[in-house]
Amino acid sequence: MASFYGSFDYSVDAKGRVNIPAKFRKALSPEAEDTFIVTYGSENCLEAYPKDVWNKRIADLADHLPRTPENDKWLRFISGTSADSVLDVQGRIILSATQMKYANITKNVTIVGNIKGYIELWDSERYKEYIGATMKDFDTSFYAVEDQLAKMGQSAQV
Amino acid sequence: MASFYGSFDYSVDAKGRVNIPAKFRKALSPEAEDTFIVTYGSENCLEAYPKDVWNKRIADLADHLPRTPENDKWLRFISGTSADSVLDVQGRIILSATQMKYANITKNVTIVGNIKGYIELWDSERYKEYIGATMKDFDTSFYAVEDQLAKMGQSAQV
DNA sequence: TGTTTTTGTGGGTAGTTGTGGGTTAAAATG
DNA sequence: CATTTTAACCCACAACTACCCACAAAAACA
Repeated sequence: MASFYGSFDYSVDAKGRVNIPAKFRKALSPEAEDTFIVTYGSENCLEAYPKDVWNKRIADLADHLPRTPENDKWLRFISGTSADSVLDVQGRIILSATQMKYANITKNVTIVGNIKGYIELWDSERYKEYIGATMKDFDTSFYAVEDQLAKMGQSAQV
Repeated sequence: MASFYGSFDYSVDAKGRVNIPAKFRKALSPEAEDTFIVTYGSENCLEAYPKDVWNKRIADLADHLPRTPENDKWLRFISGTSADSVLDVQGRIILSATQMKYANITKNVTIVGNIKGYIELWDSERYKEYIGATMKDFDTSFYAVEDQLAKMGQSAQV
């Protein structure tokens, strides 16, 4: 699985097109077929999964997620709000008006790589604020995470 | 099995015809023979199964569902209220007056894809309310699902 | 530093998609 | 059997989208 690092700023044009960082495009596996599935993420950001990563995730959901009303509701929600988008020749994907509204995206988008193999799309202004706020608590969360890792035991430490 | 993603808005005309999203039509397998079986779904929505998916479902029901009075009742009900509809040249299916009444459909329909291989038909207004209500609990259920996946073990973690 | 290649952004156009209506064939009704 | 109603099929058109090309800015290279 490919990991994505870093954050990059782009603009959305009138047609809802957003460029995907060349670095990320190069990291895509052939099985991704130049396709991303865009879905709602936490903190009102959008998540975009390479197709292969998404399929694996779906398979896990189908196999392991117990059938409860809550989980069914969740699946229905995700199905209805996600959209697959193929990269155009220039390496862009398309965001729907609904998705842009959800993430408060108007003009500028910050694309953030995630170690777990997907990328996040934020309204640039919102991301700046978010990362600024997170920065303040950095030392606290840093040791909090290290502490959890230590408790997990050996294999968790890289 | 093909998964369907996203939601799309259409209108029903005087003859009860509803367009099926081109995206979904393209995702149909040849075995579906351009036919959908429309049946009652939960939350007063309608479900439409591609013929091949429906047949598989029926086979599973026949094979695995125990014969109890309740199940018989259910099967009888489903048999009687379902209807198959073939796509016309423009890619539309027909809804009966009864079906439209069940789902409170009058003019505008939202067609919602489902990962499990079928699609849902909602009255647009009702869907908007439903999805709005679900949205409120989004972050909560987001982490609830991730939590379950993590606990399920290894393969669930991308 | 000058030159070439890659990357990000914008816009035009042809083909596809969604919507409506008309016409003919089949079924239901009296 | 005649008449009315219903449903299937076909065609037409407006709106939209995917695809294409163009160009400027940035990066890589010599």
